[in-house]
Amino acid sequence: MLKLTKKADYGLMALKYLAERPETVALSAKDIADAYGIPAQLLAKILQQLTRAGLLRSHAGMNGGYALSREAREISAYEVIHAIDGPFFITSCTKGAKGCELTPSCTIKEPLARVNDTIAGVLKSISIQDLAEHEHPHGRGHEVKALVSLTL
Amino acid sequence: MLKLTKKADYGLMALKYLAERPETVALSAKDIADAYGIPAQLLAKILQQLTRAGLLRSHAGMNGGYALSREAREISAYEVIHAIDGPFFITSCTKGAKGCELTPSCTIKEPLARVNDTIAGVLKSISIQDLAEHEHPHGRGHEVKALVSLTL
DNA sequence: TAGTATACGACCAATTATGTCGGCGTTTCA
DNA sequence: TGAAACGCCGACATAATTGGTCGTATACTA
Ligand code: FES
Ligand code: FES
Repeated sequence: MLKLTKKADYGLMALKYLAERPETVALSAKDIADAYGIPAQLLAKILQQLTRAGLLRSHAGMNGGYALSREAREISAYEVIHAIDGPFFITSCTKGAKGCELTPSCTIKEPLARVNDTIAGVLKSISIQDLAEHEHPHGRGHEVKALVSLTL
Repeated sequence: MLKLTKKADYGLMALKYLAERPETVALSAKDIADAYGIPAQLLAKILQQLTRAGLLRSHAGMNGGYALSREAREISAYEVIHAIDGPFFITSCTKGAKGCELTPSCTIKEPLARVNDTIAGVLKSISIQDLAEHEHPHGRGHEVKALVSLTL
């Protein structure tokens, strides 16, 4: 519940890995998978999704692989999660399109939609760069602040 | 992903329903389930969990049922979700206790733990009362503001 | 003591998440 | 020019989680 899927986790890990190595031209799915000990084929599929979403650039052939398509600073955690797991709604019903069967009775989704937006906002304010930077063990380095206001 | 379970949803709906009827002494699981068209037995189990967690008071026998054990204002959405789905961690690994197998390789969970706390904070700042109040269709009524700061 | 309710655990069913396989297209380089 | 290293894609198979049901025991009321 309210938990990132492993896929999203893997995706974030991979992007972070790439962000930490800006000098390299490209890294293969296998390289990254090995670095973290996660299933290579699964990661490959995830990276493909991220490529389709435009977050990565891919290159086939020998010495091919994946590279960030933009600055790490310009890629938000939200985009990654969205690309992998699709749009997320904290409520069970999507509320979009046709809504769920309970729509008339369930009066709770409206306020929760605000919560949903708030969380999305938090995720949007975090970039891959933020994740990568946090490497320096005792650094007080860039202290990124995200301020979110929730108005019910 | 990143979605409330139906159980949590049902739980919130039920508490909201109770909060909207402060005058009633108690409502049975069936009453509430019927009001929303959700499985009565399932809701019963949920209400039992909430009772164990101390959010509700229960009373068996005729005219028995459940009632809020505190002011709606004093019950947060976080407590409800926590009582039903257990502690939540946005990261796949719990990080507590023994952590997951990936611990040494996965360097992403630490920053995400902050995000986790932020979201928990948002949820904690929302009370059942807030959900119930939001009923008045065009009211600009109580505008509850929750300010959350995220520092990576 | 009949009737209405909660309490709780075992169990099954549905859904979703995770991971695998096989075949195909591309690029590099010897 | 062809083998190796790679990405691309869809169809599985499996595992884990959720959602929901049943049966029975217990508690309270009238
Ligand atoms: S869960 Fe669909 S309307 Fe509330
Ligand atoms: S998922 Fe467990 S350490 Fe990252």
